[in-house]
Formats: sequence, structure tokens, C-alpha cells
Amino acid sequence: MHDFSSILNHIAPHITLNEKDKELFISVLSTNKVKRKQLVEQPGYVSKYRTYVVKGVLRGFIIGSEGQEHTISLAVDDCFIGDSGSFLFQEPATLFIQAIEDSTLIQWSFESEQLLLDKIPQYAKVMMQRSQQIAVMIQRRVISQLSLSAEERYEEFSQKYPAFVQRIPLHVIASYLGMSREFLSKIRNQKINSKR
Amino acid sequence: MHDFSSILNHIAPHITLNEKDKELFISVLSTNKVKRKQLVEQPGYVSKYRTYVVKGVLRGFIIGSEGQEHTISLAVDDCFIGDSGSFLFQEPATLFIQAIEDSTLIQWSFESEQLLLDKIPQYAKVMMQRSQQIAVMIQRRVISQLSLSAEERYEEFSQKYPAFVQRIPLHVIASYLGMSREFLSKIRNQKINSKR
DNA sequence: CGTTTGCTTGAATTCTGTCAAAGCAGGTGG
DNA sequence: CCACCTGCTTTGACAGAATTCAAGCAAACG
Repeated sequence: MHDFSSILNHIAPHITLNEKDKELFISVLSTNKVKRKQLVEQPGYVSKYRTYVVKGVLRGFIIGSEGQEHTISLAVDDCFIGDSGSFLFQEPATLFIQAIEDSTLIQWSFESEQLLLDKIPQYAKVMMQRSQQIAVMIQRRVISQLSLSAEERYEEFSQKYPAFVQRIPLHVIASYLGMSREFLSKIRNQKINSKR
Repeated sequence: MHDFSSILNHIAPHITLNEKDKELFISVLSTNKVKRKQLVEQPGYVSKYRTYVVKGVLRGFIIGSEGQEHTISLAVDDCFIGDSGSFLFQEPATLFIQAIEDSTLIQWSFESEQLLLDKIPQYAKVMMQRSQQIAVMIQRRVISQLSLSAEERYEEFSQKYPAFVQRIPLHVIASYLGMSREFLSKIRNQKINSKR
């Protein structure tokens, strides 16, 4: 049997599921291991599972009209990732979801999600708060993009997610922050040089 | 008594509330009229109400370090607006929420929200879907900002929200799309000239 | 009316992107 | 253990997109 304590702690830190609900919840989960570079979702295919990253790093990205990759979302240890639009409406995805490191996932199907929503009232409540929280996080990103320069965006990013800077390749961070890898490289060196 | 049909239709198009729930829901609502330029929320004050725009136009914005306004969200007829982070966590807001036109709002308090979440299981479910939908919309905006040029962003915006172009001043649209009002003005004229 | 508010225009400037070449690191096979 | 990949990062010269500044105009408002 697998260890689902991490997701239970994360999804339900403030509510207490009774034994029955906990059992139901665990019964729909399945564990999944993916290798570096492996795709979990891709454009054209419907997202069938909600995906929670137990350990590892994944990203969501699109490929622009001139072939450039744009990183839309990042997930490191203990958080959700996926093409949420595709999952929510059960329509073809627009994002690639890809592992950056070998990673361990917990997933449950769209049908299970409906079941949980119906059977466990608290599940809907908690997931509503999660969704709102995620919306707030994405909105913060919009704010950074609107109000900060490339340099300031990187500064904020590295303050906020020091772990990401270590584990995610530079060109991915650049495409997440909306600048070219070359320019990010320059910013990084400016910082290092100005420190001395 | 007020007419709450618009919000009932909008919030709950796919679920049917029984009479009791409908009554409870309506009992916590209050209608509010605001004038052009009036502030509904502002930084430093906790957002106490969920706000639904029945009719009118509002926007959320911040003021940057050099005094420039950045429009974070827009709401026209039949949608939600507010500093969702402030409402969710009941902590001081970071956004100004301001009426662009004279507008009619429906609001309910944070306490009422908790009540609805507890008493009406379907409320949580519907609001979860709404929140996810909103997250998807904001993410689409991130994608535009990352992958499109200023001109393409305006093109997309005017295709997607033709109504907004009519009712929202140019400098607000510019600050929403992340470009200077001057540049947007130029883009607009290019379009008009190339049409002939 | 005068005054505010919002929109347009052109020229100079700044930030960030592009391109091409070179450097470095980790992994693989001989 | 070394040589050689391959993938990722760095560097510098140059180009371009979008901003800033400054001024003028138009429309809306009290």
C-alpha cells in the first residue's frame, strides 16, 4: 500500500475527514511515477486526471507561433499541476505537462472527482478555497508582468521560490518570466558581479 | 424588493436550488449602487463582501512604484469583481476596486459566504467551478502576455470583448494589456488606416 | 465658458530580443 | 581514463519593440 499522508495533509490541513470519507478518498487515488522529460498531458488530448505532485518538478508550457516555448506553470513537491481548463470542461488540452525531474504523482480521475464532490461536502469546500488561492497566485503573476521590469521579476521570483532556481533550468525560468534565456543569463551575472 | 434573478441565473445555471435554499441565499444578498469613479475597495482595508456586478463597469487596479496605474481586472455586466485574496484570507486588500460607470452591485458578507458554504452543499460545488473557471481565464491572460506582441494582445482583446472596447477608456485598456496609452493609440490608428 | 479628462502624434530613448560564436558540464562509449 | 558528444549557458554586437517626453487637440462636464 502507498503512503498518502502527504496529500491528506496538504489537501485537508484544516478539515478533519472521518474514517469513512478518508477511506473513500484514498480508494480513488493512484500513484504514478514519471521520468524526466516525460509528458503527462499534451494538446489535443483531454485531461482525464487531477494531478498532485508528491515529489519532483513538472511544468506546463505551450509552443508559440515561432516555435518558442512559454512556461505557463511550475510545480515542485506537494502541489497540483495540469491543464485545469481541460480537466474542468473535459475538452482537449492546450498545454503540455512535462516532468523536469523524475517525479512521483498522485492522480484521480474526473469521475472520481465528481464522486468526491457529491459524497464529501467538505471536499468541495476545500477545493473551492484551493482554486481561489490558485487564482490569487496567478493574478499575482499578472501583476508582476504588468508592473515590474525583467530584472525585478527575476529578483521577486528568486526571493519567492529559491528552491526553483536550483532545480529548474535557466531557459525554463526565462520562459516562465517572459524574457529570453540570454537576457536572464545577463541579469544573473549582473547580480553576481554587483555583489562583489 | 429587489430583482435577484440575474444572479440566480448566473451563479446557478446548472443546479436547481430548492425553495428553502433559494430563500436563504436571497436573504443574505444586498443591492448597492455606486457612481462613476467611486471606490468599492482599497488597499489596506479588508474586503468584507463578495461583489457581483449586475449592471455597469468596474475595474481593479494597483498603483506602481512610479505612480502608473495597472489594471488587474475588469468586470462588465453580470460577473464578479473584487480583491479575491483579501476576501479569501480576510486580510488587507492590495487592489483598488473602482466603478468606471455608474453601476449596480449585489453583495454578501464574508460571514454569509461561510453560512452558504455550510448550509448549501451545492453552493461550494458551484463556487468551486466558478473559481476554477476564473483561474483558467487569468491563466489565459498570462499566456497572452507571454506569447503575444502588444498589437496581437489588443487584437485578441477586441475580438474577445468587443463590448469592453466601447465602454472602457483607452488608457484603462492599455494598462490592462500592459502597454502605454500612447502605443495603444498608435496601434488603433494603424488598424483603422490599414482597413482603407 | 473655462476646466478637466481623455486621445493623438512625433522624436528621442530605453529596455529587451536576436543572432552567432564560444564555453562548460555531465554522460557515454571506446 | 580520456575523447567526444550533446544540452545548456554565457558573451558581445546589433536590431527592434515599446516607452517616455512634450505638445497639441477634442470632447465632456460643471
